[in-house]
Amino acid sequence: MLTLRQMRYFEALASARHFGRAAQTVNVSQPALSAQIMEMEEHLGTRLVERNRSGIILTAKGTQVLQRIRIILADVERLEQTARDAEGILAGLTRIGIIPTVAPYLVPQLVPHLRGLYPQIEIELKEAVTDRLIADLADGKLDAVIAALPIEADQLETRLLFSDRFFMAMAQNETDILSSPLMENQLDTERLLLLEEGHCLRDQALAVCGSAPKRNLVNVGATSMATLLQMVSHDMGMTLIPEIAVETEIARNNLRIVPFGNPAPAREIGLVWRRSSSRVEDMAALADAVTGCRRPAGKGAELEMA
Amino acid sequence: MLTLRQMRYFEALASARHFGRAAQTVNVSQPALSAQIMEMEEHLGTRLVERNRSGIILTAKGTQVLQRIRIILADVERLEQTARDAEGILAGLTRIGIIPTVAPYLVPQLVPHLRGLYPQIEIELKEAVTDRLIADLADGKLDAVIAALPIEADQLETRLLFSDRFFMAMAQNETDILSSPLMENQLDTERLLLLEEGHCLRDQALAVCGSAPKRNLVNVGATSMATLLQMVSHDMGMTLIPEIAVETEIARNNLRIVPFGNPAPAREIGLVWRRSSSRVEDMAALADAVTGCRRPAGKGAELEMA
DNA sequence: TAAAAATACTCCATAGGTATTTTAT
DNA sequence: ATAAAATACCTATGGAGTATTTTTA
Repeated sequence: MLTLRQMRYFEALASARHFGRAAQTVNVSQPALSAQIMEMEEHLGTRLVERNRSGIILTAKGTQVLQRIRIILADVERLEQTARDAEGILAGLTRIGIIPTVAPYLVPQLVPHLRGLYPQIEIELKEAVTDRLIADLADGKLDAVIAALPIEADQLETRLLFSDRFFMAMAQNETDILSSPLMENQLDTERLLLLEEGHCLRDQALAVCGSAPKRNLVNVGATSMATLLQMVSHDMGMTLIPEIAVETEIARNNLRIVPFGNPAPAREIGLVWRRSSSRVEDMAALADAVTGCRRPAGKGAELEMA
Repeated sequence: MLTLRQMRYFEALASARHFGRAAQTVNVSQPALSAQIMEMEEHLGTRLVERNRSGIILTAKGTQVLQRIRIILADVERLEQTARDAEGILAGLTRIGIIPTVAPYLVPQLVPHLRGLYPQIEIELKEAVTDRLIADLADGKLDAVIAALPIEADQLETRLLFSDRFFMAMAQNETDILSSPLMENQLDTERLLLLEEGHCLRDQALAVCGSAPKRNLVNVGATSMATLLQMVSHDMGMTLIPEIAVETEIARNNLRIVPFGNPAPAREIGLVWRRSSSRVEDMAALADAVTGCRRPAGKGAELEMA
C-alpha cells in the first residue's frame, strides 16, 4: 500500500539527489529512507531512481511519479491548512430552513443582519413546510430550521425565538364583524380561507377558530400568505395572519387587520437543530441574530388600521 | 501526521455514513476505523463527523475535507496507474546528445526512422561538443550520447555504431595534390583548415595530418563542417571531412573529395550511456536504429568526384 | 580504498483485533 | 432495551535505529 510517508521520502530524495542527505532532511536514518524507497519501487513495480556512487538520478518513471507526488503532497498540505483554518462563529456554510409563513417576512431582515455581524457567513436557505424541513434537518441536509413550535422529534434541540400573535385579515368593506377586538370561536368559519395541507399555520388557524369548516368558500388551499391575502382583499373571505406578516401585507388595498381580544392567540417561532451537531455557539448566534433583527413588536391595538 | 490510510477510512465513513459498515468496506474492525477517524480529527483539530445513534453526518469541515480527500485519493490512484503502465522499448522521453560533426548528417535520417519504429518515442536532442555532452550525460540531463570514441569516463557504457572514414576536401582547382589516393603525413599542414577548439574532429584532423600546423591560413577555427567546407570551396585551404558528411556537402561548388590510401584513417562513432541507467534495452534499440537508418557506406573510390 | 547504499538485527510505536463499556434513543 | 460508537487491553506489523556488509568508482 502506497503511503504519504513514502511520497515524502521520495520527494526529499529527488530534491537531495542523495540518500544520506535526503534522510537528514526528513530526519530519519539512511536505511530507513532506503527501505521506504525500495518498498515504494517494489509496490509500484518500477525502478524510480538510478543509484550511483555519487548521488542518484531519477528514471523517466521516477520523473513522472515525482510530478504527481508533488501535486499530491501540495494537496495534502492544503487539506491540512483548510482543516485547521479556525472557523469563527457562523463562519462557513450554514444551511437554514424556514417555513413559508415566516420566510418572506424574516429573510429580508435576517440575511443582511447576519452578513453584517458575521462577514464570513455563507447562507443556504430552504423554504418548505415543517415536516420537510425537519426531515432534511435530521438527514443533515440542513443545519437549522426556523419553524413554529412545538417540534416533537427528540434528537433535536429547540430555542424559542419569538411569539407571533395572530390577527384576522378581512376586506375593508367586511360587514360581518363590526366590533374589535374579536373573540375566538366567534368567527364565521365558513368564510375562513386556509393555506394548503401541510402548512402549520393552517392547523393553527383551525385551532384558533374552533373547528374545521364544513365547507369552505374556496376548497383549494392557498400556497402562500400572499395568495391568501390577495383572496381576502378580493372579498373572498377572511384569514388568520401572523404579526410578522402584517407590516408587509398591510400595504394591500381593501385590507383590514383586526386583533383578537386577550389573551391574544399566537404561535411560537423557534430555532431547531440537531443535538449532535455540536454547533451550539453557531445556533446561539443565529438565534440572537433573529431576535436582534426584528424591530420591537408593535402593540396589537396599533394594528387596527383603515 | 496525516496518512492515506486515514483518508481512505474517512472516505469510506463518509460514503457508508456508519462506522460499522464503513469498517466492513475497508476490511477492518469498527474500533480500528474509529481510532483512525478520531486520530484524524485530533490531528486536524476539528470535528469531522457528527455521531448519531443511526449513522453519521459530516460537519461543514468534514464536507470540505471530504472533497479534498476524494481528489487526493483519485490522484494517488492515477499515480499508481501511471507507475504501473509498462513502458515499452523507447516509449517515453529519451534525451540524446550528438556531436556537431555528426548531428546534421545523422539526425534527418535517424529521427524519422525512430518515429517509424517506436511511435511512442519522445526525443529531445542536444548538439554540443563531446565534453559538454558527457557532462550532461553524467548529470542525468541526457540519456544517451552519440560521439566519437573513445570515451574515457568509466561509469559509462559504450557501443560502437559505425566507422566513419576520413576524406580530404579541397577546391576543384587545387593543384598541390595531383594524385589520389592521398598518403597521410604528406599534406601541407599549413593549408589545413580546422574546427574551433573542443571539437573532436579538430584533434582527429591534426592526428591524421601529422602535427599541429605552425601557422594556419585561418587562425580562428570554424564552428561547423558547413562553414569549413564553405571556406574550402573559396580556396582558403583544405580540410578533413568525415564520410558521413560527404553526401550532403559534396553538393557544394568547387569541391573535390579525395580519399586516403589504405588503411583509410577513420573515426569510430559510438553510443554512450550511464551504466546505472538500466535502460539497456532502450540503448540497444537506439543503437540498432542508428545503424539501421544509414545506407550502406559507399566505397572510397566512388567518392573521387569532379 | 572510500563513499554510499543495502542488509541484518533489534526495538518500539502504532495499527488492529476482541471483549467490554458507555451513550443515546 | 438496544444499537452504535468508544474504551480497554493485548497482539502483531512495520517503521526506525545501529552496526555491518556489499558495491562500485
